[in-house]
Amino acid sequence: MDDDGPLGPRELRAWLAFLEAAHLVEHEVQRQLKRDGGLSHADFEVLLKLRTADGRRLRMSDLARQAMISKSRLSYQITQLERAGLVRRTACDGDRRSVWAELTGAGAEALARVRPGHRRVVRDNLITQLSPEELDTLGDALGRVAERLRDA
Amino acid sequence: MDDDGPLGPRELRAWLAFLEAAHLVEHEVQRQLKRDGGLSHADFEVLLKLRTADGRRLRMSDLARQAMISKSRLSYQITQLERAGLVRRTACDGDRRSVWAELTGAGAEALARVRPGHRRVVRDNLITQLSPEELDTLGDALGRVAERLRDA
DNA sequence: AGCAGTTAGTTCAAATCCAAACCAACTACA
DNA sequence: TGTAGTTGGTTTGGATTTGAACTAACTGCT
Repeated sequence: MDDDGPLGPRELRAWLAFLEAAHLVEHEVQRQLKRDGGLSHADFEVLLKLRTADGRRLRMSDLARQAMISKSRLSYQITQLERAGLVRRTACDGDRRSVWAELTGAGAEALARVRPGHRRVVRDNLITQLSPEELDTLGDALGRVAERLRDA
Repeated sequence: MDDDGPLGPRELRAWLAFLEAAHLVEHEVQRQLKRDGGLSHADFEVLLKLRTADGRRLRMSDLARQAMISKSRLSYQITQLERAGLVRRTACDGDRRSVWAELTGAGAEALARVRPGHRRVVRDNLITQLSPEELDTLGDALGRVAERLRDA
């Protein structure tokens, strides 16, 4: 199975399904977040990470790592979110290079406003389409795939 | 299972794994295509669709639909690919609004050059990480997810 | 023929994204 | 100290993406 030829039919089917599902689900998620709160998916992930972080704040580079986005992109994002009042930059004493990105009250509200719809999109388009067994298999299998790439 | 509250732990696990795996695999795919052939993933998909199309050509709007990209984006893409000599625009007699996007020889070559590496990325990062059962389950489950969204 | 409504594709301005260059602050170590 | 190397973040310029406006061509109907 580690040959170099084209993918077999089962392999191809799985790959195409994965690719297409990822694409289409992502599209739905984006649409809902934009519609209900004017947020990009990246914005949403950033706010989410901050909300569950200790003190509702993270240093820029940790945030970038967790949200899987580049430093320069995060810098831009945070500027936009700051402009919208959803996030605040704070100096980090102890390391004057570092900057805290901190969730504001308005940021938490924006998140709360958007979240029910977000859950609904995830549930309607993914979760409820899968049997409980499939759900677990998906979690196992893709969890491994993600973990391996994350650590690399 | 169709309630409105937060996702359960199994559901959350599956969703996060799906999201992260999609993100990371996409990243690897992009990296390889860029490195080996200077192509974006969207470029690659476009060339691929054309290669298997009848007469190695498709009308712009059909191509956009199949490759899951917007009309304006495709228009830009094709201009770039045309500039690189990989694709050619041709008038479509029978409907003077329509335009054929047609794969050139150079386009087919570019595709051939990039493809082994692409297969390798897909295999190494996804296929070989899954058991045969998981592979089929993934194909079934995500195939349904994709089909449903595609038809909507 | 003439007109309203669609459809195919492009173009435009504004928003976003990326990679590389950059600056400042830290660390290690001679 | 001092100085080389690393790390955290921003900036910059160019490429890409988006959505809305636009043009041209087709269709159906009267």
